[in-house]
Amino acid sequence: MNPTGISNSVIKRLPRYYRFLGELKKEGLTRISSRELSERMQLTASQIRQDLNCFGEFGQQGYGYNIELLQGEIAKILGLDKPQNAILIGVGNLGKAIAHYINFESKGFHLIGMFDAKESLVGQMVRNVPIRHISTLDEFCRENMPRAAILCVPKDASKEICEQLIKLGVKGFLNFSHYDIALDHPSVEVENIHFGDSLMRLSYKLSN
Amino acid sequence: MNPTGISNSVIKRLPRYYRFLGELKKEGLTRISSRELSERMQLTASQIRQDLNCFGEFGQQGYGYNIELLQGEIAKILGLDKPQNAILIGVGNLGKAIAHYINFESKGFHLIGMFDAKESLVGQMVRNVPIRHISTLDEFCRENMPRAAILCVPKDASKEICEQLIKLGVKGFLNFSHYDIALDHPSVEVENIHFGDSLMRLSYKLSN
DNA sequence: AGTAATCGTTACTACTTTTTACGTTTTTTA
DNA sequence: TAAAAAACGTAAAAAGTAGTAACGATTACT
Repeated sequence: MNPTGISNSVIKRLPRYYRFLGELKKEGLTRISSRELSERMQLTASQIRQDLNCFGEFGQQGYGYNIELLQGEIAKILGLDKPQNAILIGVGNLGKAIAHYINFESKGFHLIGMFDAKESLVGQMVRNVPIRHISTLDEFCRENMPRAAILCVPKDASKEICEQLIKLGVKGFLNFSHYDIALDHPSVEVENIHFGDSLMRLSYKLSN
Repeated sequence: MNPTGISNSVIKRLPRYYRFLGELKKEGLTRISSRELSERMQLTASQIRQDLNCFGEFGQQGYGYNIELLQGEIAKILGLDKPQNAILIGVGNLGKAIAHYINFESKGFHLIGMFDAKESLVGQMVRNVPIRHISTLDEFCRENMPRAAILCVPKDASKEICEQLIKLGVKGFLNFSHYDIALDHPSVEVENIHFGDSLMRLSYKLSN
């Protein structure tokens, strides 16, 4: 159980619920029972009911859940209805791909700036967001107060930049670097994505 | 506990041990005790000893662990010493960035081919690996027998391609799509990376 | 030779997650 | 309209997992 009183396993499942409900909506359905949803998602019906019950009463006895309404509630729970400003640090191959590939708007964030140390990148636009020089980070943050940062810089640079960002008020990181932000800064929210570790685990599973 | 008898929490920690040992080596150290390592990694010494003990006896009483040797053993456990052939499907922004960004060789894989449906990409080289047309996938796989696939295609396409690949002998996936491979194909090994879900969870944490 | 350090391993404790079960409400059907 | 079926919300039980502590055995150091 984490500070909010909701267990991490529940939180992990939330985006998946959100996605599945989106698909049901696309199929033109309007209502679904926990049992039907459980069959589609390969979970138990009671787990779904219990998960949702952490946040409120969104269903109706004898009827089930209204899909549109439930998805909206989950969107609210996830905070998708109130996008927060985010910046991306490190516009190399990965950073650029992330910026191109991910639709931040539909996932609770609004990308307002990208930063890199490489002069030649400065001024380029990615999805209408300009790349700025890392030396302008302080000024930019004081003016725009980004709440989250997507960290796509090499490990050596991450610790320093990370601390700078935290001082500037950044509260959350999507961390692609191998620097352990959460250990050094327990008050900050972090989601790690480590391709390398995932690959090694896959290698392990394929070797045993 | 999974089929191999080793708990997932242990497996999750292995790549991190591997990385930390690499750093210690870089620092010029040759030996370390579980207590010292535990301080660096912010775990308990007994957890480290217990984790390693799942795979063998790599330390020595009164001495500790030889860093080089231990890292080598973990590399073996992870299968990094025997790289497996892998292909990458979907060379859009993300796929291309992954190919550029990730050093597959040091993570247990050898990237032998990339595939896309877009004719204009065919023939391009990324890190000395050519992009081929998706229509040549069958032939290529029968000749080269890739063991793993990195799936960077949109959700709609993933189910079909995935089933094709499994028929062709692919045993493991690094899955960036939202298709639930593991549910439909329990015998296949999957590591999921869902940026969108990670972002939504970050949004949740920042909103509560 | 004695003391300190440190591993391997077992047993324990605590925690987390999931499932079951049931009362209540709503919908459907006869 | 009344009874039966469907389905939720929720509390309590069960199952499963993970982490910690403790200790004998071995090695290194003084």
